[in-house]
Amino acid sequence: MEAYVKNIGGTWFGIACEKDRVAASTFGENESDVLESLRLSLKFQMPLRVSTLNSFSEGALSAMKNIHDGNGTTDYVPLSMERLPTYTQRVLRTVSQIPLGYVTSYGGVAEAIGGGARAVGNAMANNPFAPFVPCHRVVSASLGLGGYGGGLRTKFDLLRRERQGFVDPKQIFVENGTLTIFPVEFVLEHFEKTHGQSFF
DNA sequence: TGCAAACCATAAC
DNA sequence: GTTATGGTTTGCA
Repeated sequence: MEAYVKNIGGTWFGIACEKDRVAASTFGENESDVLESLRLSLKFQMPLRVSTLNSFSEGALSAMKNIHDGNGTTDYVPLSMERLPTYTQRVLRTVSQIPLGYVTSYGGVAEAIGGGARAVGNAMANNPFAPFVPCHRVVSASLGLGGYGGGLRTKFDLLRRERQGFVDPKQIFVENGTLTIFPVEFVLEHFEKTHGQSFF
């Protein structure tokens, strides 16, 4: 398994690949944290060797940077999820359909595809594909932030950059069900109302 | 393997 | 604060 890492604009981005498919992705403040996180996602099942960038990895890392900056991406980056448990795959596919500028809740995902809110939280915690699978767009039903592997500050900053000025909730269709999504502004406003500037 | 218990990025009361 | 909850992981034989 090959690893590719790059610092873009002060943030380190990293992916683990098997041929031209991404098996894990992450980003963070420094290179060693990113590599460690990739190894953890892969559960050490195979050795990871850091390789020099090629055109596939350059493209994928650049797409990550765009998502990170709140611009989303129109690039299709192939993810290899087949080793993950079935339910986890379903959750990740569903979360992938939440558009830029919207969020949903753990329970909302559960209602749409079956299972429980907590099980959805489990799947999020094991998401190896941040930020391609935008688990930062899943928050608690009370509009609190919920959790985030990279830290709540990181989740909050991602959401803040994704503001689009949407005002109404809406529904999207996923698998067999319907998923209710809310403008990200709902979360940001709730955060300000309950915590102000002094949370972090 | 197989099973039970523990573990949570929850939600509803 | 308490309780119900469900997929995954872990431990142990």
